[in-house]
Amino acid sequence: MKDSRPSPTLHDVAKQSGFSTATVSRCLNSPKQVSEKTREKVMAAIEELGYTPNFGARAMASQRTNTIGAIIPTMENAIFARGIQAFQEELDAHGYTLLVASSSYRPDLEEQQIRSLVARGADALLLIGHERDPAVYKLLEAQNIPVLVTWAFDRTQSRPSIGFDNRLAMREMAREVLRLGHRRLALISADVSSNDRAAARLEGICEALREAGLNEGDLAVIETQYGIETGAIAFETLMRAPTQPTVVFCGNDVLAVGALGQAREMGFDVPGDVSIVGFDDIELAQVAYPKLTTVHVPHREMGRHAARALIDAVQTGRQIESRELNVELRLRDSLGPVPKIGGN
Amino acid sequence: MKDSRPSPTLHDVAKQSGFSTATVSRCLNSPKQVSEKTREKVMAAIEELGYTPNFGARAMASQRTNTIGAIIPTMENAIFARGIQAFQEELDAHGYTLLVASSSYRPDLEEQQIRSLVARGADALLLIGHERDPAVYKLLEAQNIPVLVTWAFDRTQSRPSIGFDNRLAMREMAREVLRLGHRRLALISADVSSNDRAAARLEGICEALREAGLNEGDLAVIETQYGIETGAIAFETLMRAPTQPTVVFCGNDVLAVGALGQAREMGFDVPGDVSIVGFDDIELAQVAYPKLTTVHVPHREMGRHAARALIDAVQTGRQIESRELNVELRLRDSLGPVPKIGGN
DNA sequence: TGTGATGATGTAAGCCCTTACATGCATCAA
DNA sequence: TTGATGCATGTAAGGGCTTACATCATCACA
Repeated sequence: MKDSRPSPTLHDVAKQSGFSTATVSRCLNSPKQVSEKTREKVMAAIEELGYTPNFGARAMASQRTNTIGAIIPTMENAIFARGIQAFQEELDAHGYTLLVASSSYRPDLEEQQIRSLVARGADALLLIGHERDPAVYKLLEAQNIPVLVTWAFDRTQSRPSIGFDNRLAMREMAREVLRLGHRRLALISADVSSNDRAAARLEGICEALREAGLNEGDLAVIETQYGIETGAIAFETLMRAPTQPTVVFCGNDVLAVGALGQAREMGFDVPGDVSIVGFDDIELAQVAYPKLTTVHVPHREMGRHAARALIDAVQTGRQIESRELNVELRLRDSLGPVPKIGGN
Repeated sequence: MKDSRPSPTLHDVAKQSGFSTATVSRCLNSPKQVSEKTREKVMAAIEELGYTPNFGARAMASQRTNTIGAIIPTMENAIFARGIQAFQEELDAHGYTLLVASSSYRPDLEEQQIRSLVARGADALLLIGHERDPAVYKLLEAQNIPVLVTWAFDRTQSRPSIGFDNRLAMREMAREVLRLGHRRLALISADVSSNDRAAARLEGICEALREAGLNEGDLAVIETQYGIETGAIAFETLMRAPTQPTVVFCGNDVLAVGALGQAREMGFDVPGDVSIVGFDDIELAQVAYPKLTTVHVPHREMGRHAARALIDAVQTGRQIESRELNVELRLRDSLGPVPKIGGN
């Protein structure tokens, strides 16, 4: 019901200061066009009334918002935090504002968020991963909104993306693991059907397996949500299975840290009894005990590039150029050679 | 430059479907008022054109946004993540949308974000901690926007808040620490002058110290930013000082995990050589090694209550009632009795 | 057949801004 | 003195939507 002494408008400021709304508007948007005296008076009036311009009206009148939207799967863990932070900083530096929404890894929610951001006038959008309903892309195209996919790079996709090749990255890790003699592998992954990055990582492992002449069936896979707790549970399941793996790949570092904790809980030595590897190299990976072997992703760099690309697209109207970022294995302590005496 | 085939408007949908804009609008906002046949045609037109209502225009015309804003200090660590997530879920359930911004712990940025959210039409605002320029509160009041402070509860403040008493919580922890015989204490904290929660926690320790007849000077304090890495650095500084502490309080769990990692790095046994305690009890605390003794904060509960309170305020126009939440010590493994043989 | 109620739809005002264009005024060169 | 110039300011249109009010067709009932 909100009784609303309504908030002051441009009009109020104009009356209060004795100028026209145009002049007041100019004070805010192009101060150089206004004489200093006038500006002072207007500013005083603004201050006094506690005036804040109405974003919607402004957007409507000027046809731009200087706002860029991003939809990330979750804010609950650190996976996206650093990249988004860098993204935001870069946007800020160029006078743009970031609007974030999180989709909880649910495509339907994501679509809703996309619509919402578009409705709010986002000049451009940052999305995670390629996979989504084509209708969404069509909508965005119809609205002429530049879109950039990140956290993934896939040369088979035509859409612009800035990121890394999840498949190749994980394949490299898998090769290293196989080189160390591991043959009983397991993976704790996000739901592969709704997460193209997870699917690509799985595929990377399978490829390495095939290269080594091994059977894909040798890879035990558990799909679960991302979380420390869920990582722990999945790890326990894996280790209680009749055939224990000697190495557990984790879809990301958060899962890996959960697995690590559970290993300790169950009395397994890592990497003595079982190796655990992660993906992302978030801060956590280095303070985990033992330090986590993982795939380093240049989050901040990705965020920065993404911001620049999107701003450029908004300002010039040109197509965004895709860009692949390099990823590196960080061999730390949680991965070791295959244990001499198999469990089970 | 954005060449812009402009996005379809209500008007376009009206033309396409052969009805008036009013009818189309009604289809969207109160479908019951429209005959089924009409609705179907209109919906088809909407689908075909890929129409999405313009949020700004809608907000302007209807004078409400069903949007609630929140400004948190950072998204980079998990401290606020869980509470905000719960906040968001509860808002969603009531048909409200959350707009989040992060201030990087900088008051000037926070003020800017507040203005931005207000301009975007936020019906209400969630803020962290009481302390900020009175002018900000005045502005919000002038705009008639309900504000709720969280992550803090301070009965000396008149403003509504839902949270816990940071001072009492930390005092309790400090009492426990003192009970265990520790006398050389240290604290790794956020900047006390710009963070009222941090200040309150420090004050809590000091109070316990005084109760025990000890000197406040016995507490070594390092102020730093929140981060795993910064926690590690601060811990190292502390342990390299001429007088080593036997226990290190950390302003939050993130700092504590950093300290824990650094302790391991430096070869200290925790809690054999030195104890470390945190604050917040984020997921991380339980997988850290050793498990972190910390103060448990009911993040999700706080988020939920905050959402309900704010929605209620928006809908009824009534004042929000403050509410204090309980906090508990979680005694785990990282805190032990004072070591027999003091260092140095 | 006329009357009134009911329900579906249309008309148009107004929400708050920006900006193209118009106006007014001081200044300055000729 | 006059006309041209340039700066400061004002006027008013229009951007996309909601909604109070007006209109109109239909139908039940007397």
